[in-house]
This record gives sequence, structure tokens and C-alpha cells, in this order.
Amino acid sequence: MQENEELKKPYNPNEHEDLIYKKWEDSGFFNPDVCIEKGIADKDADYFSIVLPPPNVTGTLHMGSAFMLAIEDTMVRYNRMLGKKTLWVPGTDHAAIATQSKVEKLIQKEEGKNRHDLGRIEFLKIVEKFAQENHDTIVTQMKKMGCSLDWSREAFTLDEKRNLAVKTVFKKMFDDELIYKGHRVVNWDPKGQTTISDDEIVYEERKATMYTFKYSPDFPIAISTTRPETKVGDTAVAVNPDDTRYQKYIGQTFEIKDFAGERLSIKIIADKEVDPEFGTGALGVTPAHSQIDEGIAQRHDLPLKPVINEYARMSVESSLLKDKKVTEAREIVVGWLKDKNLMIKGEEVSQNVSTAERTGGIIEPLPKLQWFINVNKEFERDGKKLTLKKLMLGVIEKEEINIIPERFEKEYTHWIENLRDWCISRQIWYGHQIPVYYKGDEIYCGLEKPEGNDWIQDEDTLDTWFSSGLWTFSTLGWPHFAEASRGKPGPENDFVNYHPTTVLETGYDILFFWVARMILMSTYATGQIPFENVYLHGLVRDNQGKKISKSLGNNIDPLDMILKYSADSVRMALMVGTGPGNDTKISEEKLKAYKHFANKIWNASRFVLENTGSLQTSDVGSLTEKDQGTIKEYKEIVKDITSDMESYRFYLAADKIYHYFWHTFADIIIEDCKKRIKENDEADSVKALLYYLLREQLKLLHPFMPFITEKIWSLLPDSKNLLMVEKWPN
RNA sequence: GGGCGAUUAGCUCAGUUGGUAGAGCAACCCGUUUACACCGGGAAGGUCAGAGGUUCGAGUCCUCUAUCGCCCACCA
Repeated sequence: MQENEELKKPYNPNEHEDLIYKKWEDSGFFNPDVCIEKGIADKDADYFSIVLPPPNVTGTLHMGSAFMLAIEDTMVRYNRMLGKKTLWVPGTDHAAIATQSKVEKLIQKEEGKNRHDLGRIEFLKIVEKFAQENHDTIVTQMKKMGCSLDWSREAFTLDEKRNLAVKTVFKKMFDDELIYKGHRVVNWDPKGQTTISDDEIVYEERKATMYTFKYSPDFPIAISTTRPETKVGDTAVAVNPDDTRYQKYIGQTFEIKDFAGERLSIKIIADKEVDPEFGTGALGVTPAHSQIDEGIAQRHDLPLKPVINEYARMSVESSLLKDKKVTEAREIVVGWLKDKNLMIKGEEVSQNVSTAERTGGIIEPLPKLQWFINVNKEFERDGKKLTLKKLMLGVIEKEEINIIPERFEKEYTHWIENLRDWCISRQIWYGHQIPVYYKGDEIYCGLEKPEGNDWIQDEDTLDTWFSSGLWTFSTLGWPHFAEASRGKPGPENDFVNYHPTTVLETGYDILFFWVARMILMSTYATGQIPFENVYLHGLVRDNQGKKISKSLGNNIDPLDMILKYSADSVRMALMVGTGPGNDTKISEEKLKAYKHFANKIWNASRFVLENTGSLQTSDVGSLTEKDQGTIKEYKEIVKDITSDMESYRFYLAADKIYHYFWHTFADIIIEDCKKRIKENDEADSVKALLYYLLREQLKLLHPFMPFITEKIWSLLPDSKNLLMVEKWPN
């Protein structure tokens, strides 16, 4: 047969995949407006919408991204085949500090310059070029994976539309006094020269020495610390109110004339947070350089005494310590204590050191004037008193949002309950500049710079998660939308047509960073939940179970794997058997297994088409009783698979269709039909059965293995439309 | 310190609501006038981490223990 000439050759995915993707793109069916226009989706049909978690433009896609894309594209294709108005919005994330610090490292290495050598405008040009290059690679990678994203709606977290959304939300929060500027001890990253939020800290376990000493010979209480250099900033010693050893000193103030060249005034206070069992049971309070101590200081009205500056150097007058790096200062203070016979002991302990996630810098808690989102402040909404925290908790408690797997709901709730105010200002250049303007003592927050020449905009930029928190609605046209346009097609009406989104699919590792913040931002700014379901996937590990990373040298590039095994095989290898919230191991054996499966599909299709000739539609009614029974059994499988798809059990659905195709259809049904063909027995029934089962299974397989199924579909004598817009069987 | 997950064949893992233990890879035997050797058939391999409990019935539910892993807190 002429039309099946292509099937005679072995399946070569590289030859077909790009061409098939082009066909899909040209069809316009990635865009729901086109689907409605062409009658693929009814204009009154349900919608299925999902935003792509925007990959960071810091780099290119890894196996974890491929996993995410496979799951999401499977969902999207399935729902499109159900006839829903299906929208998957693509985009990328500027990733603020991550991108900036990466570019800073690059120019330091290549040109020996830092960002200040270049200036804000010049530096940003380089960052933007870097971002653009990565963006382009990422887009290519997503197309290679077969993602049916609506490229006409592509967004970037730092483009103009998203900037408008950011400014609008900021102003709303500012006016509601949920955003405030405050002087507080923040996490300062001396390496990145910026504040970071609590969530951007990673703890590294290191060995340290815990020193126990007295401030002066006549000071009555010994204290312990791993950071003696900060002790020049102490203004109190806190003890537990019930600790009988120290009760007599509570309320007294001791003047210490010389502590490593500094004068200290130490008040003895009682605070129940102090653990009498730990160390000496007394805590030296350093209000300026510890967030816990800051809290104690506030309760007891203690003065703040900053002794470390932004460069992690000592800012005290003591000639011993002035301008010394904290690590040097530590040695100096230890030496001084030993000299003066004040050191009682030093023992080795392991402790968690706070480091900045993106730069690796050791965090120095410092008092700084910064912008915060107040998560505990009450505000009115529809006559009810709310806080952002309550808003975030409520939607999970009331089950407006369903998290899959369920166990993460507990983790989410626990995290919110312990949430502190979110520091959103960053001293970096790449990001959304804070929409606040100053003129003398005047302060103005607004979308545009106010009239008059003397207004100066706040130099800081926003935490990247501020803009990604708006992602579900900033990508759908908010704040520009009109309720009256519901049901009318076109991107300008997306917010009313597609929000709340149906599902958010992302890694469990960013549940707090991102998912929680989207819930906060969306419920606050739009009054709508951002999504109805959250599907969390796990990490992709290597076949030894190790986390995949460039530094470990076990990095697997999805593009290499696609080239070697096909995009369909990569997708299947990632999907089969990996339930939500579970990590998966990827190995070449697994990829090979699904490459074999693709080959199986190709060859079985060849066999069927060679034997069914120009048969077009299967007249299932004329089948023998036995063959009708086979189809009945098959339909049970379809029902089962559909129910798995509906319940987000893609890992099971993929496995079931794989097994049915190979071990029932190919191994049993085809083998049986071979005999019947040879004996020329019930030829019409055999043909109809084979053609029907092949054609139907291509539909089931399509969301998982879109390329090969679309290719074979195009070779069927009766394929008129693209398989991607065929109806899912029932 | 608090929380969560995992423990099933040599290896990697499935097993959705409790109903006679499954797949892939590896190893073993047989098969190539063939849709496919990127294959087919067959056989082998498991007191489902351990102990106790609920049940007519437990890999699945409950309790405890052990080992491994992750997250959160951060004891100064």
C-alpha cells in the first residue's frame, strides 16, 4: 500500500518529531480560541486551564523540568481530547537574585568586573541578554518535549504586563497597610549584598566551637556562644525566670569597662524562652545580630547595638576589632578572653550555619530598614476581619483547594501557622523596582511616578516570589478584564474565562516558596483561589537514588535522551509508576524499555495496516461473538484508564495502557488473529477488530506518547483531523 | 526537638477503595520460511523490614520497634 510505505522502515523518532510538532503548531489547536472557532471545543464547554510553572532563565531545562512537562502535557492533551476549552499558558521566570548572581559570577570570571563597575543600566543589559538566550533554549526544549503550550499567550515574570500586575498588587497592599517599611533584623547576605527571605536560607552543618566564658572577672554569670565576636554587641543576659541560680541578679545592670576593647552595659533579665538546661542556662542577648535576641530585646525594651556591617566586618570602635572580618574578630576575641583568663571552656559542636541559597554567602543577621508584608495584620474583606495568614489557611481548611497527594496539606498548614512577616525588598537590580517614590519626607506609592521633578523611586527591587505569586492571574490579563466579557473568546477575556485555573502542577520542593504565595496573592488581590487542585510531583534522581546535579556529575540532559530514545520514551520513562509526591529514578535501562515500546507500537501498527488494507471504519456490529467479547473487555480497560486520568493517577493509566497494548493486544490478540488470517477464517471480523483496537488505542496513548501516535494516526486511511483533537474514547 | 515518607523477586519499582502476590531489567531453557530479536513462548525467583492487633480474610487498616531518606524549627 502506497500510504503505508513509511511504516515499512523502522521507526526513527528524530525524523518525525520536529515535523509533527510543526503540524500541531500550524494547526493552531494549542490555542483554545482556535479550537472553539473550528468546532473542536464547544464555546459552552467546561474549561481546563493550567499555567506552566515558569522555568528560571538562569539556565536550561533539566530532567526535573522534563518530568514536570511530561505530566502537564499529558493532563492538557487528555483534557483537550475531552473537548474542554483547554489552555496551557507558557512563560519564564526572571528569577531575580538567582539570575543576577549568576551573571555577576560570569562577568567576574570573564572580565574581572563587578556590577558597580558597569552601572545599573549597563549591567541590566547584560542580564537581559543572558536571560533571553536561556529563554530561547528553554522554549526549544519544551517544543522538543512535545508540549502543547499556547505560545500566543507566552508571558515573562518581568515583562510590562506582569509589571503592571505587580505594581497594582503592591499598591493595594500598601493602601491596606499590609505592606510596611520597618527597621528590623533581617537575613543579610554579605556576598550578594542583599536581604533574603527566611525561605531562601539553606542550612549547612558545620563544625564549630562553643565557647563558655565571662564578660569580666567580676561578672557573676558565664555564657556560651559559637560567635564570640558578636558578644561586643550584647546588651543583656537572659535567664529563665524559674532558674534559682540566677534569680538574685535579675534586674541588675553591670557595666563592663573593657570587653575586647568595647564598653558593655549588661542588664540581667528573665525570659521564659531561655532553656535553663542549655549551656550555663544563661543567654547573652545580642539584639542587633540575632532574630531571636531581637524578639527578647523588644519584650524587655533593650537597646540595639549593631557591631557588624554589610560587609560582615566589625563596625565597633575597639582598636582590636575595628574593620576586622567576623571570622578574624572571632579569633581575636577568643584570644583576648584566654589572655584575660575569662575563657572557661571551648567544646567542638556541630551546628547549622545559615547560608544564602543563591550565592552561598553566610547569612549575617543585621538591623535594616526594609519592606515587609505583614501576615498577621487584620484587614476588612466583605465585612469580615481577616489576616493574610487566615486567608491562606482558610482555603485549605474549607477544601476549596485540593492538594494531591493529601499529606502535603498538613505540611502546608504547619508552615503557614509558623509564618513570619515576609521581607520583600532586595538590594539587587534585576527585578521589579518597588513602586514607591520619595520627595524629602513625602512618600508616594503608585503605578506611575508622580508629577514633579524631585520624586525619586525606591532603588530596591522585589523578591522574585512576589511576581511569581501573581502568576495564575497576571498571565490571564489581570488587572484588565471585564466580567461582562465572560464566554467571549480572546486573550483579553482570559481572566473571566480561565481563572481560577483548574490545576497547578509543580514540584513539592516549592510548595512553600510558590504555591503558598500564589494562594496568598490570588485570594487577596482577586478574591479567587488561584487553582482548584495542586498536583505535586517529586524529584528526579539518578539510578542510584542521588539527586541529579551538575556538581555531582550525574546530570542527564533531557535533550540528549530525546535524541537517543525519543521524546515519547522520555515521557513514558518519567511517568510510568511515579505517583504524585514520589521521587523517581531515571536510568538508561528504563528509557530503553520505552523506546522498545515505541518500536512495538510502530510494528504492531504496520502489521494491522498491512492486513486491514483500505478498511476505513470498523463495523464493530458485524464482529463475531468472540471478537465482540474482546472489544467489551477492552472497553473495561478504557473505563478503568479514564477513571485513573480523572483522578490524576497518570502513573497507573500509563502503565495500564502499556500493558494492554503489549501483552494483550500484541501478544494475544494479534497472535490469535495471525492464525485466523492464515486459515482465512472470519476475515472481516478479524480486520475490523484489529483496526478498531489499533485506532482506539492510539487515542489512549496519545496524551502520553503524542509524537508516535500522531504519526501513525496520519497513516490511517480514515484520519481526517489531527489525533491531538480527536475525542477521548468512552 | 516537631512532622512526613520509604522498607514487596538479584536490581529498579508498581500494587487506587482490605478479597488467591505483579512488571521492567538481569540470570535460565526453548523458538527465527517473522509486524517486531528493540521479538515470542516457558520455567525459576517473595514467611510483602520485624512484632503485635482488628477482620471470615491484611502488602493494603491500627499500635509499637528497627533501618534509610526528606522537610520544618534552630540551643544561644
